[in-house]
Amino acid sequence: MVQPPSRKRATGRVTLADVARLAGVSPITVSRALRGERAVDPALAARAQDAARELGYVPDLAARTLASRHGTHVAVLIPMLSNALFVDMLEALQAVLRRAGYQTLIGITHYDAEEEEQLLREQLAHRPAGLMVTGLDHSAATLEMMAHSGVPCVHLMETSDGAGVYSVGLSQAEAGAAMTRHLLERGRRRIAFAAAQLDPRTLQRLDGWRRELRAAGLHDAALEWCDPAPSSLALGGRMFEDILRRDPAVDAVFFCNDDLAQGALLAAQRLGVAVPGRIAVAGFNDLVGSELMVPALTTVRTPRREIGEVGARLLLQLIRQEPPAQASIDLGFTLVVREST
Amino acid sequence: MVQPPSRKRATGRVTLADVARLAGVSPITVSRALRGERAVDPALAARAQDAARELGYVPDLAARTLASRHGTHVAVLIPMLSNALFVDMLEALQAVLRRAGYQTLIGITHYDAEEEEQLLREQLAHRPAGLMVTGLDHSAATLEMMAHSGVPCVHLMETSDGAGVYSVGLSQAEAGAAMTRHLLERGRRRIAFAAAQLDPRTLQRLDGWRRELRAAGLHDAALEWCDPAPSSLALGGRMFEDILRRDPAVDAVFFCNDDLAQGALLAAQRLGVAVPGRIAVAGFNDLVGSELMVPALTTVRTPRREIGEVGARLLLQLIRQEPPAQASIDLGFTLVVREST
DNA sequence: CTGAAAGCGCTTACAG
DNA sequence: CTGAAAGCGCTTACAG
Repeated sequence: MVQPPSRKRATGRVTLADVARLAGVSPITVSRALRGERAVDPALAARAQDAARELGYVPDLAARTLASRHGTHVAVLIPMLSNALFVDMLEALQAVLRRAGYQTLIGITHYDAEEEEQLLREQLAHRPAGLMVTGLDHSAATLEMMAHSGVPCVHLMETSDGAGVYSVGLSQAEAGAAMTRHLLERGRRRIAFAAAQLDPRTLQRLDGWRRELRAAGLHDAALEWCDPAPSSLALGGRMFEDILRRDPAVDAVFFCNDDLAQGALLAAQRLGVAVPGRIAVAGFNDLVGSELMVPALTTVRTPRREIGEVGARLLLQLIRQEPPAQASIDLGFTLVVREST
Repeated sequence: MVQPPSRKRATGRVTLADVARLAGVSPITVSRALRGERAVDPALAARAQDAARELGYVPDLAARTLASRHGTHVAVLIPMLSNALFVDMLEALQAVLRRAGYQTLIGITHYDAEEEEQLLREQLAHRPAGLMVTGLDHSAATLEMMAHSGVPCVHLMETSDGAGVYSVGLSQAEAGAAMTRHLLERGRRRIAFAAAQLDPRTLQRLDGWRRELRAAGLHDAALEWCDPAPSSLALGGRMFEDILRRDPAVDAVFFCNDDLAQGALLAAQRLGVAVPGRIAVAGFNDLVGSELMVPALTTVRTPRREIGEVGARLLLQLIRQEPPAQASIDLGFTLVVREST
């Protein structure tokens, strides 16, 4: 499969010039015909296309990028692939971009600002046509690179009010508040907030929870269970046990992500703790499996597929230099009440 | 954020020539110093590096790719991102490639041969330095493109015996057989095989199961529950219910993937079916959560992180034209017996 | 609607 | 160890 390094310069590839020769037109006409750019005489275009097909011509994207000064791909930066949330968003955005002829270059930041910075630098070196990043919170260097590059950028998952920043997402704080109100309405009085990872969006949910509990006069700092470790089923189970043991008066736990909440439900089952009888459990994001848990998990459904789609469409507009109707698009959320609260 | 289209040709980018001018050396010397290629006088190299840093120089990868005739990235083709198996493999392989200076271009085939073909075509147009694909089963056109491109390629997840095909994986049939033997040893007599997606690896597991049941004189075609729909928790629950209702004599179900088995466990709980008392449930892959289920799921652990790592290292060898010790690497599997069987 | 010229920013291959 | 020349394969900008 591995070829010996060729001694000569030529690559043996079929080039635009080869196609042009066979079609009997100039290379630039072939280029235009193949890209569907400008008006090309239909007869010539057909000849160019036939010749390209006959020779199995594949355009060299590196050459195209160099000549046109922008790639045919979009760089996307997300924190993790092991969170179904981002996978869903990614698949949706990729489908939209693909239909528009753009490929997707994925970078995983692992929630690390320095890694994000380095990834962005690498991705910018590829001259992407557009950029999609997760959230609004970035290091000064990252922000500077994004601005300096002149590459259009869409921020995903959150909503912004700053000028010149394009974003598609939802108000994480509002969503956190809505779940807290639901728990309050169910008569819960001592509602813990259990969080992992502690990324900006998690902290915004925490803010929403705080606001509602304070308004109800029920806030207590001891109710905040924040662990910077990555979110996981196992961690959720451990946090749940901890809370039960160290603060038995807690009658509800609002987990910042469904994987934690699912882990808690599994732990409850193993420990024989009645949910929601003894204690209510709520999650966030409505990840796969939450509706199948026993009891089925109450959660907040976040529209990540739509965020991906709408975000990709917004980016496409920016790439085409069409002014978008609005810079920040709030796609909202849905409270999904099931059996666990 | 969006820049107006510049009228002039120059991009305003800092180029190698700018760095060379500042450093007082030729561009080619800067190029060599920055890439660490060949011996460059340490003093000159330092000047070049300082100048590059001062100007914030970012090499144009499109130009580099065009000039050197191969990119600094590896194209990876996987079926799905919503299967944790592939995400784990991807993260592992990406970490290895990244350290070696290669970026990863991910393509999702959705288990569709035509989509795979088109993705490969697009990816090859980017001139990747290497290629990683899932499994050994590909359309004739895909195989032809891979061979014709001359790009080194590693096949993941399965083991091959064909010459010239590099692969890292495990024997899916052996693993399927091992789980079946375990169930037999536990005294189960009517062991169903429940599968979704029906991709090549699933069918190889099915073969292993068949072989063992036939050897035991216990095979029955009615025990094969194959559904081409995508694998999911919900589908696993439905299949489990179906099997219980339509073939009550079944005393064990071997699911081809853990998500199906987890769904079955959840359904069992909801239905009040005792596992493993009334019926045993086994899975495959040891996905996240399987050890936390109630009862904890018996499964086969597949070394997907190692597959990603070893696969990436093998590809790196091929890219550097070092002859690998062996073309096909079998990383094996582990039977993980827990509570559900 | 079509094309000749120039150039995108880098690296290869060669000579010294 | 260093560099001038040529070229990678395409598209832009201009002229017709």
